[in-house]
Amino acid sequence: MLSELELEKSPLFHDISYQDYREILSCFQAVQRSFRADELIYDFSSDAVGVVERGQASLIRIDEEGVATVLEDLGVGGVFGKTLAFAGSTGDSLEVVCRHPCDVVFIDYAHILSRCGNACRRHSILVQNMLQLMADKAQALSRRVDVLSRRSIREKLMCYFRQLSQQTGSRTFTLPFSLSTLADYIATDRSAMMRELKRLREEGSVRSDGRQFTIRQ
Amino acid sequence: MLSELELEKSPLFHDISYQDYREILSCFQAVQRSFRADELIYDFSSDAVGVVERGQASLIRIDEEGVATVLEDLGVGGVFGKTLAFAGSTGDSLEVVCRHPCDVVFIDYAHILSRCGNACRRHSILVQNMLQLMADKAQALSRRVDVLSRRSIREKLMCYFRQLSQQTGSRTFTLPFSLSTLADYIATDRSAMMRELKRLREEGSVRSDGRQFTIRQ
DNA sequence: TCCTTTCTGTTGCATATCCCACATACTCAG
DNA sequence: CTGAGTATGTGGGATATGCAACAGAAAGGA
Repeated sequence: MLSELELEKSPLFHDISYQDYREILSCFQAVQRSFRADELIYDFSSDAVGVVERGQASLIRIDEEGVATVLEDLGVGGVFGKTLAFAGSTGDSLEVVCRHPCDVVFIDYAHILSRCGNACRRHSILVQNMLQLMADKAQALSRRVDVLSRRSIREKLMCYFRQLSQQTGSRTFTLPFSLSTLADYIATDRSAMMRELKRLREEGSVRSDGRQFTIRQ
Repeated sequence: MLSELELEKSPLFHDISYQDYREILSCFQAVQRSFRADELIYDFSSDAVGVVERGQASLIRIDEEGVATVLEDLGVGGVFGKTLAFAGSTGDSLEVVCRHPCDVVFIDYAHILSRCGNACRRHSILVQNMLQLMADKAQALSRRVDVLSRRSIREKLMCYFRQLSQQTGSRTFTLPFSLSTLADYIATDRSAMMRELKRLREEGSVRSDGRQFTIRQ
């Protein structure tokens, strides 16, 4: 259960009073839980939708050989759930794991979609907040597709850098994760990416110091 | 304007009476238009959200050199809009073009999100339908990311095939587009993909006849 | 503090992938 | 039917990418 202060910052319960918030939790049979780093948050076995209210988590895929790949980075406002991601198209399994200590709200997907008999105002606002979160998610996924659909490592990197640059509104920005994870994110070999990064630096397309990058132009 | 019969099949106006539908169109200042093949549907200059009610369209990216890439395939129920896709992260432009004759509804995004003063029931249902469509979209994008995040052409192909197989519930299925477009979809060179396809056929992993494929196992 | 683990940076080598080029088959409009 | 345009199928040669392996730097826990 969130405190009144935390509620203010909640993306899912935005614009909802503390009293309504508590009633929603019971009406929707919503569950709120906290997690520590590396804990398993969700294994795609239930129909619940999860929303990250605080902290950071990652959606990862584990293939038959046990190799893990980061599919999504879930920050505050990140949503996940069986109905939102591919229903395990292959033999490999999906997991949401905690990176930094998390608060997560779980709501049964059917409850959100089914029209509430008492047509409560709360329901309507919650659905709208949910819609906003879904729109954000679709946007994030679209950006990812944009990057991944590039043909070379160089193009993928530059595409991603330009996205970050645009998001921060500055030619200088900081990666949200490590370089190793970046290689995962753009789905390439880490060493090959490092090589390409060096070339980009040498020819002056980017400057970098640790995780801080500056792109030219 | 849809006929009563067409309305039944509409994903956005699902469960909405014909009278409500007409009132919504005016209340939300929604616009409905029809398009012929190859016509430009949307150029991402307005804040409207579009929903494909009938026909088929494609979201394409055109880079600086004028090379077009299919980013998304929009069938019935497909949603698109500036607020849903990357806001032109790079210098290249985005377009939604008509493939097969289309009916499209445009609604201003702000109208959907802003809480209607009269708190009409219509509004609430529309938002819920929109939420469903957004969930579908996120799922489609997730599938695409799943494919694109594979490291080799072979893996991308098999991943995509397994998805189709699972969607149709059969080991035999038909590609929704041409092999050339498939190469685009999985973001690889067409000739390289053909070569890999040949190998997969030779070793018996897949059988194919035209656009119809059957995967083993 | 030390110790363990992860991240960063780099290289040689094998090869999967890209790019170009060509030939045939197919589709559709006139 | 005929031609234009597009899709399919194949191959050779160049190279970008993946893989394995290593070492130092940085981070985090005991």
